[in-house]
Formats: sequence, structure tokens, C-alpha cells
Amino acid sequence: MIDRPAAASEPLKLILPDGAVREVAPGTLPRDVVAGIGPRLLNAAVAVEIDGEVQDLTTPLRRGGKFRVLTEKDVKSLDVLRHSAAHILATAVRRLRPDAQIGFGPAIEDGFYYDFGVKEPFTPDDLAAFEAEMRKVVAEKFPFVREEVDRREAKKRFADDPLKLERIDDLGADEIISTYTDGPFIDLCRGPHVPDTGRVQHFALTHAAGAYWRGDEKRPMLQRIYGTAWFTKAELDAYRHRLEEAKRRDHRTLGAALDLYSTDQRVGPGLILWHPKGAIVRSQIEEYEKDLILRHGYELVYTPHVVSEKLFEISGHLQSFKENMFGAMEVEGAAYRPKPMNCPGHICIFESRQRSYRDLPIRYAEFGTVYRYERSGVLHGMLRVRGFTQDDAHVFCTMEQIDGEIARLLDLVDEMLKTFGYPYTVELSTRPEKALGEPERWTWAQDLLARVLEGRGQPFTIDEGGGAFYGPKLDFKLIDAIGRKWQGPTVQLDFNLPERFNLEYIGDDNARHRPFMLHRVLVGSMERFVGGLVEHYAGAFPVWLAPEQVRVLPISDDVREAAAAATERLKAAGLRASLDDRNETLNYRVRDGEMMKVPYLAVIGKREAEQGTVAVRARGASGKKQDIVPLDEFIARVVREKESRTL
RNA sequence: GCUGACGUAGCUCAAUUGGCAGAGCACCUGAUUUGUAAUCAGGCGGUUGCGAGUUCGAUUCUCGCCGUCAGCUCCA
Repeated sequence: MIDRPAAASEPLKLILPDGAVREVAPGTLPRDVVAGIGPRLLNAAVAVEIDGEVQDLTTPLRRGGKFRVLTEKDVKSLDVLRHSAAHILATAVRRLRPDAQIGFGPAIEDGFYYDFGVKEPFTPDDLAAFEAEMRKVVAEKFPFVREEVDRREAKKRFADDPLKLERIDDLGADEIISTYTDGPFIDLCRGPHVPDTGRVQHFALTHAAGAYWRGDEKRPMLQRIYGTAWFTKAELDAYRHRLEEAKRRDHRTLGAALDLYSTDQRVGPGLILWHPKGAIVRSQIEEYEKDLILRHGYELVYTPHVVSEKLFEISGHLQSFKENMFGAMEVEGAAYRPKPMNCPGHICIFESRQRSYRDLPIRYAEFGTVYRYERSGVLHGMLRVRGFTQDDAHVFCTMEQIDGEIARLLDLVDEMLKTFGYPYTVELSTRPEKALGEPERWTWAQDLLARVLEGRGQPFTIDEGGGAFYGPKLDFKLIDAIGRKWQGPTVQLDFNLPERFNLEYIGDDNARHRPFMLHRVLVGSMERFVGGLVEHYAGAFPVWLAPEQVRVLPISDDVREAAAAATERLKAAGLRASLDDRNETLNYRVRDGEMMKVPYLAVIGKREAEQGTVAVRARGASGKKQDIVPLDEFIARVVREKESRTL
């Protein structure tokens, strides 16, 4: 919402970044202000910012405040550029397909899209044609012209665009309705835009896909065209390079190449087969985590995979999670289901005897395999599957213990994420619209979480309304080696399940009290986490996780025995070592070892066999001089690296 | 689930307008005994995802199903 000026005659105060103040009449164009600062700045300007709000150079100034000129160097300018690129796309599509209905066309991360209502979906040829037409629109340098209109006029202008008419009806009475025109194309749009279409030079259309109108699957499906746009060719090239890098790291490709895991049509979609090498990675993580959580005061439990449906009636899953659950199977007249979550089982263990305040906090942990029905279209490699193992834990505690438990968790998470080399950010998700429990309790819990975070100097952002219906939560977002964000650990406060199960403990006052419950996962799903790790490390696991840590390569048959003995020595030291004595050249076997991303290749020739040494080639050390070291020393070095979990 | 694209040897990909299904790598055998990213030769390998249909003839065209991919919606 844009403030309308209270009194049109009062001058507006613009405070420039250097502290200088300019007074201008309301209605002055930012372009003129920028020109007044410097003509070269006007050339470089993309838009301006007033008190953090971006507007274009040709929108009359309505208010004063901190005034800043956005150039191509500002991150915020990219959104403006991409939004304009979306309009240019629509301009091109409308020229070639006048009957295409126009939907929304916003800027998104790395690019933009525009939704069109068309009878026939677009083909790759269409995209090429649209992109060529866009280049013409750019060459024509149409200015983006903003107009503010009243509702009647807006409806008149978009009389033939039902999607836009619907949007106009949704606009509040006090909202300004504006249109933007570039050459032949007019769009209902809030802006801002770059000055003219000629500013959008470096772009590409990437792909098309169906998208429901307004994200609602009950409404018609539109055709969405995605594109990317940048201010310089170098940035566009860098973006393409990033895509290639992501492709190179794809966990599905690497998983097959490194023989880690697979799926099989006969097993079913979204169900993972862990091969021996993948199982090593997974079990290393599990063993590490087991030690970690035992040190942090957890106790391990196991609960069944298939349980009576009645349990999920009590927990409420059958009511609120049913569409994500596998169907029931009948056993002796009773219905059973694969568990979609581990919490009800852990609660049953808590309830198995009467609990005293002296027992609390109780922390139950399980690597619990759960099954959830996911719609076929959402399945994705290891990252979105139908069966997965959570490193799940539930903490039962008193109200007074919560902040201590949260602090303990933050330590745990920090230690774990450092081990894997992930930087992370923290997000606090608050009360959603439909939530259980009194609002005061939510506020209390949210404040508590915020206080603990602040007390530790941990920066966090707030996701308003992003909490689960049963309680607020903390989400940790991992940042991987190429800057992408992944869902990491989560901690959720639960006001609901203790009520539903009527959980109690006896307090020091000899009265019954309801415990609080925390749900938390660290890696979340082993499947997703390992898939993510593969991409993070590009398949090159650190020694402690590597399925094969050392591969011994005898140069020729006469040192085969020495190499075999060295391999045994490595194994005896607890290392995962293998001997590659295949009848192939050394070059061939070195290449194979590199491609399998083995951390160390230990080459043994005549000299090494005689001296009891190995020629060590560290992964990726192509062209570098090899270290000739005594076998004992090499073993000690790799063991040290393994035990310290060096990255 | 919805929209679109795709599905050929273990993997990556070929196969004029419908006309005998092919290559590289991997695997096996032999030769070679190798000093840091592919030694040479030979061989094995296929109901072209599955099932119908059109046709003298289908990897190719049509329909259905299954799976994968890009998104939408949803999510660990």
C-alpha cells in the first residue's frame, strides 16, 4: 500500500546517502532528482529506493525519506530487471499468440516467470520463437510507462483478460491500481520497472511447465514460462556455470556412478535401496550421531514399524495426517498401518510407567523408519521419498526445563553441523492461522525460544505463521558448498500430543502435572541428508565417511604380494582399504580411483616394496608430486584423519 | 494427483520419410608387466519400459498402463 500525500503542497525531504537533504515538490519524478545529482548517475540508474521501498524513475514521488539510487550493482535492482524481463516475455508472447491470456509474471530467485492461459501448451520451438521476439522488443527500447487508474478504467483496459479482471476484484479499495505499458503491451502491475526494454540485455528462457492459476489445484492450469535475466553477460554465464556445477553434483547421477543407492521399479517409486557403499556412509553417520546424542543425554529406543491404527486415532494423525499415510492392512480384524511418525511410539514408552519430576527430562531417540504416501509427482531421488529413516527424538520435560533443553539442542546442532562442514541459519516459525492451544501459550513459547536464541547471540529470522499447528518451531537451514539452502535440523514445541495422550508426571508437590514435549530431528531423513551430502561434497566424501578410504595399487605383478600385505595392514588398522591388482596399466587404475573419489591411492612399486613405503596420491592431486612415506606413517596419518573427522 | 517432455545393452547415446537394432565405456577372454587420469585385440550383452491397435512390416504412428525428468501443489 502506498501512502497518499496528506497535503500535496508541502515539500518532500529526501535524505541522500551522504546525509545531504533535498527538498522537492510532491509529484516530482525520481528521474529528475537523479539527473540533478548527476547525469552519469541517471544513465546508471535502474530505480530508486525511498526508506527501503523500491520505485521506478518515472513514478511521481509521494513521500520523503532516505533516498538512494539503485544501479546495476544493487542486488535489489535484479528484481526490477527480472520483473521487466517478465513483461518483455509477455509482450513477445502476445505478439506471436494474441489469444494467450496473461496471468502473473513476477521476479523469482535467479530469474522470472510469466503464466499464460493458452489452449495448447508451449513447445520448445515456441520458447525459441518467444526468446527471439523478446530480443526484438529489447531492440525497440520501449519505455515502461506507468499509469494510475481507477477501478472502472482498469476493468475497461483488461476487459479481454479474465485473469486480470479477477486480480482487480481482489485489490483492496484503498490500493492504487496501476498499469505498465511497454510498446504494444499493457499489464496490470504494481511495478517497479527499468526505464525501458533496452535495459534488459542478458536473458534466456529456460523451460516451460504447467502451473495452477493462483497455485490452486482446483483451478485451471496455465502454462508457465521460466527465464533468467542478468545485468551483464558475465553474470549470465556465471549463472549457467552454476547450473552445470549443480548438475555435476546431482546426487542421483553420483549415487549411481559411485554405487551408493538406487531405486527399482519392482520395489516401487520413492523407496530406496542402499548399496553396500551407501550403507557405509549412512552407518558412519548413524554411529557418529549415536555417540553424539548419548553424550548429550539421550537414551535409545526402538518402536515397531507397523502399529495398530488405534494409536494414530489417539495421536490425531488419522485425522490430520491421513492423506500422507499408507493404507491400512487388516490383521485378525484389526487395522494396522506403517507409522508415518515416531512420536506416538515414544509417548507409549513414556507412559509405560508412572513418571516423577525426578525422571525429567526424558530424552528418547530412535533412528525410526517411517512411511508416508507422497503424490507421485513430488518424488525426487533421495530428497523426496516414501520411506525414510528419521533421526528422531522426543524430549519430555517440565515447563521450567524447556529453555535448558533448547539451549542443549542448540549445542548439539552446532556441533553436528560443524562436523559436516555446513554453515547454517536459524528460523523461528510462529503461530499459524489454524493452531491449537491458547494464543498466550504460543506467545510465551515463542518468546522463550527467541530469548534462548538471543541469550546465545544466535542470529535468527522469523517465519510469521510458519509453525506447526501444535506448536512453534526452530528450523535450521544448511548452506552447502555451492551456496544452496537445505532443510536441516528442526525443533518443535508440542502443546498437542501431551494433551491427547493425557501425559502426566508427579511433581514435587505430589500433584499431577502435564509434561511438555519437544520433537527434534538432526539430519531429518537419512535419505535426504545423504543425498544432500553427496551434492555438498560432490561425491568426494571426507575420509571418515568415504566408503573406500585407501586403494592400494601395485605397479606390476612382482610387487603384488607386498601390496596385498600393505592392504591387510591398512585393514588391520581399521581402515576401509582395497587392493586394485587388476591387469590394467597404472594410469588406468589411478584414473578409476580418482573417478570413484577414493581419498587416498597408495602406489607400490619395486622401490616402495623394498623400503616398506608407499607413494601416496591424495584425491584430486593430479600433476602434483607424490609423497613417498613409510607405510606406518601413512596409516597413522589416515587413521588420525578418520578419527578427527577432518573435512 | 495435474501439465509437458522423455523411456533403445549395466551406463552414456546413435538408428533417412515405418524396412535386418548400432557405437563408446563397463563386463568376460587373451596378449601386454605397466611409475600417477583410459595399452591392444577378440568376445558376451536387446521381446527397443509393459500391453493393445494401425500396417505386408513398428524403436519409429495411435491408445492405455508403469517409470523418470522439469514444474505446480505438498513436504523430512
